[in-house]
Amino acid sequence: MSGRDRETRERLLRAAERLFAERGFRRVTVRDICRRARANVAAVNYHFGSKLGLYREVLQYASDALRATTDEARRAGEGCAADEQLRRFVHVYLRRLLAGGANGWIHRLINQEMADPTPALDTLVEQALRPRIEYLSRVVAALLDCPPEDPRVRRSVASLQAQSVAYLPNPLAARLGMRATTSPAAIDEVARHIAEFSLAGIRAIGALPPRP
Amino acid sequence: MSGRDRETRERLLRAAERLFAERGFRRVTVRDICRRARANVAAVNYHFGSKLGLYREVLQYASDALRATTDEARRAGEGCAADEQLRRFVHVYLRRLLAGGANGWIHRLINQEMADPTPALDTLVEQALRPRIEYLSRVVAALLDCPPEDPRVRRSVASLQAQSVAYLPNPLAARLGMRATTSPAAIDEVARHIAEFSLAGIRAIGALPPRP
DNA sequence: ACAGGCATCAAACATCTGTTTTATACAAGT
DNA sequence: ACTTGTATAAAACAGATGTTTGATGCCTGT
Repeated sequence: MSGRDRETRERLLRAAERLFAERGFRRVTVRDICRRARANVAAVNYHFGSKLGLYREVLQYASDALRATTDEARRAGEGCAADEQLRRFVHVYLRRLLAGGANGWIHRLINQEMADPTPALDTLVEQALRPRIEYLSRVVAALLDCPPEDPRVRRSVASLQAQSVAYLPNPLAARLGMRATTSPAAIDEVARHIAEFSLAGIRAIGALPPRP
Repeated sequence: MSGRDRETRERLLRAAERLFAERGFRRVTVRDICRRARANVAAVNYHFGSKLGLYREVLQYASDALRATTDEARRAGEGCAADEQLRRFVHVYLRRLLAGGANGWIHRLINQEMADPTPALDTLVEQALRPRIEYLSRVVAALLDCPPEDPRVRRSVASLQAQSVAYLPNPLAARLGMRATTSPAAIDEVARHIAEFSLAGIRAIGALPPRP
């Protein structure tokens, strides 16, 4: 295997990461990727078998990164009380979610896959999403002092997750005149909002009478 | 104009509503619509000029319905305190959002348009989404006792909106083993969760020191 | 030096999709 | 009865898109 082949293979991966993260699997064409990677149209099929093969490889990388994010967030909260664990989880997650740097594409890609799934969703769910949700459920269950299977836990985790992804730049927010959250200071503020908002929410849910 | 033409026009609209709401504009083909409506492939272009023309007509109807939902929610809270206004807003919205009846497609369609916009997004934003957000902002601003332009208001409204749409049936939730929220009792419970969770969150945000 | 394997490329292919065309059938008005 | 306008139908068209093909050139091992 020569050096040149690896090169265009890498170029294809770099181009695919950005494009898939921006527009999702369906709205990116093989020709888009090859144009950006300065490669021939046949290159994708040669190196990855198919467009989906290339996508799977890119998504696998992102899935591993999401797992790493979860693990980092978990470590950041080790030994803390549950409310502090939640704060740090949100903080770590949002910093990675909204970061514009070299790894900024990773969580955008995962969000695209969740919004408009491909056959590759299942492995993503099992490898990265489910562990993440299970950890979050344990933290919330500790706050509510109830088993993780309690419907109030499920709903609170849903509230948490939904709030986080709402801050990804999207056309609707742009149309409503909101500017993207990218600076570290703004990200910290949003993380604080979500954490404190949700902590208070969870406590209120825990104090609620079971059924009015 | 004979009676028969109006008939297939209506059939096309009925078919388009369901399909667009299920899969969004891009993932529905003209042939899908015509097959379901038992009409010829050329029927869409004949009656509506183009696929986008048909979509615009369907979306306009949905946009009007969303406005009506906002107005109903507003009326439901008239004369109440701000926290009760928020509770009723969430309740009315979720009942319409998750209702499986003949109008169940409406809010699903709007969600599709927000997730994957078409050229028709702008009118939807101006006619239905902006009034809705402005009302919600006023309610939240009253709770926080601050002007509606305060960033804490914007973020709280985002939290509220994000939580609500999270309960639409989606492939990810299905993959995670959550069953859809469709029964009136379950909808009421979710609405209560979102309202109480968010009210506590908003109060906590209001009590927070401006910058730590 | 040469033969084999491999990456690259231009072109073509097959399919899908929105749209247009052309012809036909039917209803209404004169 | 004849003309006219309109809805429907089958077919074709044009462009996009994922994939395949066959040729070409380059590197490597012998």
